[in-house]
Amino acid sequence: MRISRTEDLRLDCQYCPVRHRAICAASDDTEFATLNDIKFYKSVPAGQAVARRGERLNVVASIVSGVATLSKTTVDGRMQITGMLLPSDFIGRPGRDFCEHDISAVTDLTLCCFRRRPFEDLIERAPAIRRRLLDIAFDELDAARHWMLLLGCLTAREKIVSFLMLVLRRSTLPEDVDQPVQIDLPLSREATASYLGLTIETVSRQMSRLRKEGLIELETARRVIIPDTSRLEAELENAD
Amino acid sequence: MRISRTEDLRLDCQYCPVRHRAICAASDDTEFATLNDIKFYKSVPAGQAVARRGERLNVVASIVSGVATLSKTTVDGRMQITGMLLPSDFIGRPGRDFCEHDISAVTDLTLCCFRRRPFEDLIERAPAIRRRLLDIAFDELDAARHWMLLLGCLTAREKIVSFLMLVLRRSTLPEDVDQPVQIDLPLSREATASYLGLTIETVSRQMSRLRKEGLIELETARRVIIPDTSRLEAELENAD
DNA sequence: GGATCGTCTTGACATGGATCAAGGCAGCGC
DNA sequence: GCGCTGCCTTGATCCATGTCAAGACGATCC
Repeated sequence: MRISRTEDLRLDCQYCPVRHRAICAASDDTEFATLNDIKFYKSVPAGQAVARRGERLNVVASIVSGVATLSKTTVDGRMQITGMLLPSDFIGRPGRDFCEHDISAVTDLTLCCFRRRPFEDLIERAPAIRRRLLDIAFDELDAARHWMLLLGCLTAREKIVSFLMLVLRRSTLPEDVDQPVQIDLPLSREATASYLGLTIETVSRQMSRLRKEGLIELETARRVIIPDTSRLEAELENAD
Repeated sequence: MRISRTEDLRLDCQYCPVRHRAICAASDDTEFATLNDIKFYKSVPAGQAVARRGERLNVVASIVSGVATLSKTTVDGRMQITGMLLPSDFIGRPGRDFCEHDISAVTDLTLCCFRRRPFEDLIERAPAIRRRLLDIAFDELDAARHWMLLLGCLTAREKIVSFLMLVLRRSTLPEDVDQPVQIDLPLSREATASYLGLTIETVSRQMSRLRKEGLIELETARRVIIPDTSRLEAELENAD
């Protein structure tokens, strides 16, 4: 990741949209002030790599806005997306100076970055940040293992429904639970396929099938309306 | 996990076989003495559950000897093993009082346990243990994501070879690299299948096929001889 | 409007791995 | 030894999903 401080919009953390969910969430005033002080923003345009596997990575960051993916690729080109990163998610690993994954910006991305060394020093002194980091790591671990269940055991249909429910959960939910909900899929069919361990054609077919069965409506390929959330969720009664 | 201190074999940590790899690995003398002081051992016989998903879990532990699995099961009985735990591996999650997985003893197990609360207090005061814990969490996360690549992209054959190589890496290796190596598979065919997202029959067939091709020999179903490690590894040239 | 390009959908067909079924083998108790 | 039990292997068949191919749709540019 080539971090330049060119765009030095030093937005105050106080107004940050991920203030209460990101690595800084549990910080007290002092820690928070320090973070505010050493952070810098970085924009990455859609489609561009944030970092590549094996590359040096001397920052850690929170996603402020946009969507990114973590992925691994075999030498003959098969790709697995191992994580979908949404606002408030954390990127990078303290204590490790190279990158284990390809990290790609799916949409335009705003990152809240910290140079790794100062951040590593900080977590020694800042118990709330440190605890939050440990919690994030274990949460990610649980999520990754849960995804292993999906990849290893679920049918294509169940995978698609799980994905829709995941996007639903992480969307800003409207007031009324029993109203039709509209969600925008953050990933293309290709990325979705890779995330779910399927092919693009299977994703497309299963989406069409859910549409024909009235479980979803497709306003466009990427915009899904779920007329009845509970009915869709019921599709997972055997899985999960 | 029902922890009783009945068997109070307070083996000194100094002689512990996982002393230099487990959570205690990087501790200085003071931290180490504290760990030694609050630890207690627990045996779990093969086949028994260490903890069940959703259950309260008020200890964390290191595996001293034996093999355990982490797994998740769908309501209709499909199971995915999400982790194979070998000596020095860590069990439990500080800051979380219930268990996210089924944890099962595959063989007789010796655990080095710490009650969770005192351990949580300790990591606030003991920087080396805390750093080691964070490192363990991130290592597990990398491993889990790597396994996602296996589950999502690899063929049955590649999965089996990956598994064999994994066991090989974690075995106590003999001196000479180019000699035939003998490994004992820690998991039954059934558990292996679940770990790899396959069926027991497919595992069996692929093992037989590797045998027929001379890549492995099967002394028994669970004891594998690898005549030429590099030739087996070459099977993964496209994967991984 | 028409051409172009990327993304998505759909259809026809192929196949890897699942499923179903039978039997082998090793350990153990009697 | 003999029968039982659990685990593993092998064969026959099936099917969910992959592969290959064609075309639809929508955005963008002229």
